[in-house]
Amino acid sequence: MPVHVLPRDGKQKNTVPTHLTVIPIPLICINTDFTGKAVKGNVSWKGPLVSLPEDNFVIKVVIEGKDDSPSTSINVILFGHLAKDFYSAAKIADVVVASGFTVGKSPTAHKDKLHPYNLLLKGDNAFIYAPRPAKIVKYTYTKIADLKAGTVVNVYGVVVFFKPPYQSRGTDICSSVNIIDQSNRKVCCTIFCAKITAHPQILRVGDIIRMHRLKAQSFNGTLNLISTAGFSVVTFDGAVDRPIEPRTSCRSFVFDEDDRLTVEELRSWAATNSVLPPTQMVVLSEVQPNTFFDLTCQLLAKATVDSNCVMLRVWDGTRCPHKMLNVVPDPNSTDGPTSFPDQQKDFILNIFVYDNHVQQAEQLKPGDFLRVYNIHASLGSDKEPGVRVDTGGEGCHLTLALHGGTSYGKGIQVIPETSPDLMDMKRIMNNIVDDIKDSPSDSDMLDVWVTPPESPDCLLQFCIGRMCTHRLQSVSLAEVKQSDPGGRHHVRVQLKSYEPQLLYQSLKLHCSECLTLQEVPDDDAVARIFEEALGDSRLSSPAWLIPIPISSTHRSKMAYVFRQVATNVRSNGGLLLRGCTLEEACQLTTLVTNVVPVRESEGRIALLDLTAPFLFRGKRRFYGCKHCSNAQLVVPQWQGVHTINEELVAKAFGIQMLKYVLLFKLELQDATGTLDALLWRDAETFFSVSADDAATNQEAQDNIRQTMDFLCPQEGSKAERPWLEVCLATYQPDDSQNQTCYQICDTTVHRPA
DNA sequence: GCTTAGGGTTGG
Repeated sequence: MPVHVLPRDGKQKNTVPTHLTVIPIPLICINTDFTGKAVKGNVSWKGPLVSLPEDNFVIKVVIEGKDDSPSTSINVILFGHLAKDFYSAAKIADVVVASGFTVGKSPTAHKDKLHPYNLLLKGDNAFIYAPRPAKIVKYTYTKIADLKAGTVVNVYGVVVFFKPPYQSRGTDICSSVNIIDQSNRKVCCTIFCAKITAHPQILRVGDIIRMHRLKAQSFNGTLNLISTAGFSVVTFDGAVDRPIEPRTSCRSFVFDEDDRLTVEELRSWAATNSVLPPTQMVVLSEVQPNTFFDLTCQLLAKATVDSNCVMLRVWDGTRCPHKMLNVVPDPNSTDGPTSFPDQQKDFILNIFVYDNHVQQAEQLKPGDFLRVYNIHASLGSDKEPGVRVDTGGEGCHLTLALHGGTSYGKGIQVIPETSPDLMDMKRIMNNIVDDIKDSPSDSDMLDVWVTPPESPDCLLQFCIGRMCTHRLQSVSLAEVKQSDPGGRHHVRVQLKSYEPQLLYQSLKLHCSECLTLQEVPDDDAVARIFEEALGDSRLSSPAWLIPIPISSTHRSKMAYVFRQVATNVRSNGGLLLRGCTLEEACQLTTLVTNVVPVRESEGRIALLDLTAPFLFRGKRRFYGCKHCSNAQLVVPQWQGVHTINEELVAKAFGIQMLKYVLLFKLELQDATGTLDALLWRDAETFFSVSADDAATNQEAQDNIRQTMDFLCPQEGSKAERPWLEVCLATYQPDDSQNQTCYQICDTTVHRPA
């Protein structure tokens, strides 16, 4: 094969075979023998592979030398299998070396302003040295029985014991995991990483784990494994029938067919060889006194008891048969509701969390799904520190405690809401909530008039909560109105009404430079701009498409007709589009990633008026600020760029890009009155929807609609208005000295999966 | 750059 491949990553990166002498591209001329000579440069443009009759191929590329003089870029035409191999082996920006070429007159020199001659690579003497594609890293895994002290290894195993991550006495977070594999040996692994996200995401004993770069060392006569620099980990559900979904925070990791097989083998080996210890997982209805157990549950509220103890109020949808302490937490130190509907009370248990676990417990939010490991269920003591206890006249109660320390894997983990492990529990919880809704008791009705009721919806189906970290007591809206601007308040409110009712009107464009908000231009306005740009050009010439090359200086002057260029353009990044309607442009966006609409102005190509999007990327449209842009169509300089995105385009053309934002005015109410608050800066957090998505994506729009319908049920709906815990910021806008404005911040609406 | 932990409870 005439395409010789050089390693991309090794020291030979720029090696030219010793028998060749590299000559500068400007020295290329005709009537000269270039035997033993080579040309070196990077690929700045690569045309499509053109298939010819009789299994022949041709490809045209541009190679750019290092100097800046205009004649350093030269067209290179490759024929036959050389063309085919080069097409798949080399990409833009690769450094290549060509030899054995002949020199011809470049027929396109007057148009493309490149080198007056071109290089023709054809026949057995022609060579082009291209780099080998990035080496695919293949990891090897050591069986546990084969571990040797002092070696750094990669391992696979089944988790038989683990400690969820906890703060060590040093600088890192520590987690422990013990694994076994088919070699039937167990090994203890200790992982130190500063970031919690780099730790294994183990959800239960039996999970499959893969770890890279662990060092085997001897301690007390036994080998163990400890994380080293570059440690990485992926975990998988251990159940045979579940899909193999890697749990990792690592953005790029290798997972191939062999890995899939390894996971499957470990799963079935563990399933058939009873290698796992009996589960400690128990539901609340099965809790026995004087035992230790693991619990999967949802956090409803939490209350600080003292500096060494936090009480978690949880449920798992089952009823605990034992008599519990009736704890009345102090509302001032409670996060989440302090009272619950009578029918739900039976399901709620309190877990006292001590010492080193307090810090972690404080990070938890009502609504979180948790796994609490090694809870101690004990009978007895009526005395809990710092909380008022109603013993109901009897002495023996069940107390649940997560004691200090990490022995037996004691700890708390938040379980991803989408985890399949939660499905059954969530279904049971939903049934309970539905039952409660269907049979409101008199006492609940009474409660409505005394204190705002805790809607079960609010706790389970839509858990609304503040995400801010500051701790403030809830205040009334009347108190907020009396306060000085510039502060933050937590309020407990209902949503009385909101604007705009038509959701698409809430979508605006914001300029981060001049800070103005603008309406999103409607299609009619944009279509008119396209029509104006069309002018008479349509009658005289076809719609021209001008590919935006990724890495070339002079290519944009080349024009192609649609069909010829569509595939080429897709691989090159984008195109400039002239002479078509908005509708046609939209059709084209399904074929080409980046479409920049342009017009002809005094014989030159220019950008459209900025009322129209300056860029179409699929369904997404990007607009520029008319005040802050200095828009000019120039030949973009994108050396070495592999993907063109909106930022690159905006920067190249001097456009100050506008960002989509959502803007609502919410009328909040509580017993003391109403207050208008803006939902804007943190609207994306509030809805868990990006404004970009809301601009293009029906699902995102539906999400917003559903959230609004829930918070503020439509006329005729039986649903009650839920109470919300909201964080409000008060401020004085720059342009008005006397007016105080309110904005909702750091508040989110959690919705069910 | 080095250390952290090194499973195995019974309590507030």
